[in-house]
Amino acid sequence: MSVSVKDVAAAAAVSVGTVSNVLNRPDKVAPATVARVQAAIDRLGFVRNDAARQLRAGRSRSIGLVVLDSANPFFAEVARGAEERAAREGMAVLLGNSDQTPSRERAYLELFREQRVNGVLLTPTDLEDGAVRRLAESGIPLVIVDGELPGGGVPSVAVDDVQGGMLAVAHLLEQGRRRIAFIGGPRSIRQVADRLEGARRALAGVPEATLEVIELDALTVLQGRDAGEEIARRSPAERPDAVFCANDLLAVGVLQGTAILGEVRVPGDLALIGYDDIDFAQSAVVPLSSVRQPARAIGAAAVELLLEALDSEGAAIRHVRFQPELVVRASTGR
Amino acid sequence: MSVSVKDVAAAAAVSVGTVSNVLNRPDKVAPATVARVQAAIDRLGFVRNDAARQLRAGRSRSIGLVVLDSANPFFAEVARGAEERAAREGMAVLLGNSDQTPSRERAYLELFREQRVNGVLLTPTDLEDGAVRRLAESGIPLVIVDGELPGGGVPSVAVDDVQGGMLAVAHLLEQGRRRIAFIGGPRSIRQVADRLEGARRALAGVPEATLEVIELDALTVLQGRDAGEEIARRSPAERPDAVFCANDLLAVGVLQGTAILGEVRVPGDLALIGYDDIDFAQSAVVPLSSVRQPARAIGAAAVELLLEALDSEGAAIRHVRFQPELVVRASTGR
DNA sequence: ATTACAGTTTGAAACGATTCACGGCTGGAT
DNA sequence: ATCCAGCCGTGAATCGTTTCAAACTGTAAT
Repeated sequence: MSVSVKDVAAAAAVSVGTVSNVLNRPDKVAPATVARVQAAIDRLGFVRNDAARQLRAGRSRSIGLVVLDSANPFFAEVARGAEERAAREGMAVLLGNSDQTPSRERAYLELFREQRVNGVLLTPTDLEDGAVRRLAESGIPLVIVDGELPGGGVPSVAVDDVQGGMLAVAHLLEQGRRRIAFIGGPRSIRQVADRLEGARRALAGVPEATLEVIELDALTVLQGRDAGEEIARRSPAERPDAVFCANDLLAVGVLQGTAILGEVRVPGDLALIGYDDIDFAQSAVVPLSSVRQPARAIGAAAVELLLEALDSEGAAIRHVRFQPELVVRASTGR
Repeated sequence: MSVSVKDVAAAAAVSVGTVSNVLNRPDKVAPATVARVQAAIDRLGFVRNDAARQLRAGRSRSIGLVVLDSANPFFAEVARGAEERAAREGMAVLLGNSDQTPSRERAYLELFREQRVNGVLLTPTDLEDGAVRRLAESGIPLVIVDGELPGGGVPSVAVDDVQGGMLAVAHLLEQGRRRIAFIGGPRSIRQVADRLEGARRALAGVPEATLEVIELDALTVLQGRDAGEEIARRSPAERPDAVFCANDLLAVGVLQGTAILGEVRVPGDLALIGYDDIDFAQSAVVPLSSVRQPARAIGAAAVELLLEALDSEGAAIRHVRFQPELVVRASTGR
C-alpha cells in the first residue's frame, strides 16, 4: 500500500537505519547521502508513519484539548491559541468538548490516552473532584486551562476571576449603582463561583449596596434572555439597577430579554456588564462593557507549559496567571 | 512503564491473542474468560496503545479537520458538529486552521497524513488548484466541507451559496432598495464568489438596480468596519442604499463603521444583510438580517460522508447540499 | 470406537519506524 | 608499518497490538 522506510532505503541503496537518520539526525549523515535519500523520499512520496514512530520512540506528536464548549467564542479563541502554538512545534491538537459533563470529559480523556497524546490541556468540569488529581498522577502530562488545582502540583494557566469580578462590580458601584444583580451559571463552575466571590468582595466596601444572585443552568444567550425578561417584568422598585453577568453570552441575552418589553433601558435603568470581552461585545445593541481575558494567549501559554513539562521531566511546576482587564463601553455609561 | 496486553494476558492466565479478542470481538470468547480478562484490565489499569493498534490494523481512530479559521463562529460550529458526530464513533478530531493560506493548509495535511488519520475534512483554500484533486487521489479519504470540487469525484457537503446570495439580494430589492453594494473578502474564496454570483442573478430581473462590489482582504469585523466608515464618508448621492455582506462578521463591522460618523442610519439610509446567521446577528446594535447556514449539521454531515467512504471503499460518492434560509430582522426593515 | 464439528484458545508473524552496538574506511600521527 | 580517532553506515532487535492458521476440547453423530 504505502511507501515505507524500507522502500526508500532500497531506492536510495542504503540501509533503513540510514533513512531513519536522515529523517531524524541529518547531521550524522554524509551530505551526499542525505541528498540521495531525500531524493528517494520525494520521488516515492514517502510519508512517515507516525504510529510506528510513536510506538518505537515513545513520544507522539499530538496533544489533547478538552474544553467546556468549543463553540463558545472564548474557548474557540483558546483553542485557536493552543493550535497555533502547537503547530509551531509540529504538533497537532485533538479537540474535545465536555459540555460540562464529567462523563463526556472522562470519555475524551480515555480516548486521548489511547491515542497516546503527549499531554492534555484540560478545562475541568470539576476541580474539586479527585479525578483531575488522579489523572495528573497517572503519568500523562496535564495542564489545567482556566483554573488552578487547589493543592498545586499541576501546571496551570488561569485568569484571576475573583479579581475580574471585583473589577466589574467596583466599576458598577463607581457609576453610582447600588442594587446589583449577579447572573451566572451553575456555581459548580469555578469561573462562575470566583466571579461571584469577586463581586462580593467589591461590595464589602459599600454597606448600603445589595447583591442579588440569579443562578441559571448554563451560560448561554438563551438563558440570559430568559433572565433578562424576568427582570424586565419586575416592578421598578424590585428591579436591580445593575447586572453583572458571568459571561458575555449571558449579557447579550439579558440585553435581548430586557429589550423585548421595551421598558427597561440599558444603561439608563439598568447598567450591564459581561465577562470575556468576546468580539461581539462591542457590537451589541448597546456596546457591552466587559472584563477582558486574553483568550488566545491563554491557549498558547497552556501549550507552552505542557512543552516545559515535557522537556524537563518533573521540574518546577509553573502557574501562569493573567490579569483580567476592565473594558468600559456604553452599557455601563450614565 | 505502561501496562501492555502481555501483562494483562499474564495476569488473567490467557494468551495475548485472547486479550486482543476480548478487546475487539468479545463474542468470540467464552463469557467466563471475558470476565476474567476484563477484571485483569481493570485491576492493572490497562489502556490500549492506539499507535500499536494502528500500526498493525492499519486503521486509526482520528480524523483531520482543516478549516479556514476555527475562531470564526461559523467554522466553530462546523467543528463542533464534526466533533460530536465523530465522538459517537469513538473517533477524535484533529483540528487545523489554514487561515486561507495554502502553505498552512499543506502543512496540516502533511501532519495529518503522518498521523495516519482515517480521513480529512477540508475547507479548501483553493478548489481550482490541483492540490485538492491530487490529495483526493493520494489514497487518503477526503470530504470537502462547504464547497464542491468542480469535476465531482470527491464527496462534499455544501450550502448553495449562489442561492443564498440570491435570497439576500432579492430580499433587498423587495424592500425597494436599488443601489446595492456587495462587500466581500477575496474573490478567490469560493463562498464569496458564489454569493456574489447569486447577488448578480437576483439583480438580473431588475434592470434599474445597480451593484457595486467592494473587495476586501479578509472576512473580519475589522475589515468590515473600515468599509463601513468609507461608505459613511461618502456623499448621500454616492452611497449605496443597501449592503450585502459576504458574512456576518463583515456586516457587524459595517454596522460599527457607519455608526461612528453617526450620519448613516441602518436600516433607514442603508439596509444591511449578512451571511451565516451567527448567534450574534440577532443581538447586534441593529438586529441583523442574514442568511442562515446549518453549521453544526454541515460538520456532522461531513463526518457522515467520511464514514460512508470508509465503509464502502469506492462506492457511490455523495454530495450533500443544504439550502440556505433567509432570516429577516431589523437591519433590512423599512 | 471413530469421526465430525463447533466453540475456544494459542502463539508466532507482521505492521513500520527508531535505536544502538558494531564494523569498515580514511587519513594523520607515531 | 602500525595504531588510533573520527566518520559513516549497517542491520538486527524492539515497541504493543492484531491477525490467522493451527491446536485443543468436549459433544454429537455414525
